[in-house]
Amino acid sequence: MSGTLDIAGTAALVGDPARANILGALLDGRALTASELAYFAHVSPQTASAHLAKLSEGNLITMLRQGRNRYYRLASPPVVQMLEGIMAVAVSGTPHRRAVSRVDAAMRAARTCYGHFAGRLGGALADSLGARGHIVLTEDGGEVTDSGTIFLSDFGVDLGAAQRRRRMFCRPCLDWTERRLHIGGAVGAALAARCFDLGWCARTKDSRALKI
Amino acid sequence: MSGTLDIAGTAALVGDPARANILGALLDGRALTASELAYFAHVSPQTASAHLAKLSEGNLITMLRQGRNRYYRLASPPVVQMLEGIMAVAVSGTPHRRAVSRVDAAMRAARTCYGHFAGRLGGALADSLGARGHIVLTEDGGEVTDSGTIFLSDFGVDLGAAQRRRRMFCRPCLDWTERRLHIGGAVGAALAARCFDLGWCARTKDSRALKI
DNA sequence: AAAACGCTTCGCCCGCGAGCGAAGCATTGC
DNA sequence: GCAATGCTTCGCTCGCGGGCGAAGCGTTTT
Repeated sequence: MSGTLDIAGTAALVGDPARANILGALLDGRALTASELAYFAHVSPQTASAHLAKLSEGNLITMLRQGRNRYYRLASPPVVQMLEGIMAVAVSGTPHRRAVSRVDAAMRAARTCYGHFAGRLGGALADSLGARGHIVLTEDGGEVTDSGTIFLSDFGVDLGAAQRRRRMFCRPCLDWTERRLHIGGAVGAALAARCFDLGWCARTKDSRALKI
Repeated sequence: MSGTLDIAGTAALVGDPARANILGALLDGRALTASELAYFAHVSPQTASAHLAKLSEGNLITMLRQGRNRYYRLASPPVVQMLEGIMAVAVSGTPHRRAVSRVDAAMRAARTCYGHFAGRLGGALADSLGARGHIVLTEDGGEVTDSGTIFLSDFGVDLGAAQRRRRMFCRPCLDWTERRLHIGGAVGAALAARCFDLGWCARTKDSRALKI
């Protein structure tokens, strides 16, 4: 009201368990559907819908329609910062000194995408595969081309399980720190898993090695 | 519970209007009494007491008894960061682009003490006056010595209005960015007002000029 | 066209928690 | 000693808001 900043209102949006779960699920930058978020929040779809409406109203998240689904994602970097700030305080509650920094660091690391590569590596990887025509990545969705399917299969990535539905198993993911898209969804996760199997882990320059 | 960080719980602590007012009042780093905070929050003392208990329980604020008063202050820098993060989001709600950064900057400036000098200037000022024996500033409270009263009066600071009660009108203030005490309370405010009247405003080195 | 699906809106119930009056402890002052 | 002050605890009321069932709307599929 009266242009005055509503601290309590904004905080209250995060102050509900269901909404906190939703925001936590979105914290890695991915866009998730209303149903997925309902699952994360452990509430019914209609309840989740109400929460999502409030979060949208409060400009914490944005929505984009795509087919009969509606994808939600965090609205802006400041929102991520805010959530991190809250988490930093929430985690430093009871534990004694030492544990604080450790967990805090772990949480910050977790902010980058959980199952798939992010940051510089993720960006370079996406650019590399995109340049070779193996994947097509846009703001609204991603797709694996036929050549990409072959390439990934040869590389040892198991695409079978998640490939039942052609769309949506490859999703673009905008990393807030890098401000660029990288590969998310099932493909990204499978790709990352394969890389871990090969023992490549999170080296800085491993994107180069992928070109083999 | 179970060591899991309780994002919703922490956010909910800030999500109540009364508690948000309390935290906002403490945001400049000062320590305020329960009654003062009740006034800020526009609630009765017993209601404020309940809120303060919850905020303490959540490790957002700390309390120190002093006489029959109890002073509350924000518990740690992360709490300040969190509140700033929330404010940054709360302020960027409706306004269009341009207004955001302006208001945001203003709020960050306001984080330092409202009525009196803070930051480098405040620290230097406090050190200077303390070295001359004009004030005595400790963690628990401040006091203006007789020589300080004379000095400030000569300087043109009006101490009459706020001097009815000897104690508490001079209060130390720990600035989070500087991590050092500076002059707060009525004396600090009056001093700052006098400096503004003289047109000295917020120059970096004005503490030197005060030695005249 | 009809059915399936995803999501939202409507209506209602119900429990949590903020709020205050009154009373209970501390500490300070005369 | 008694009174005053500052804050907390207790007991209670009550309104807000989260929760889900049922129904409605738009899109996709066959």
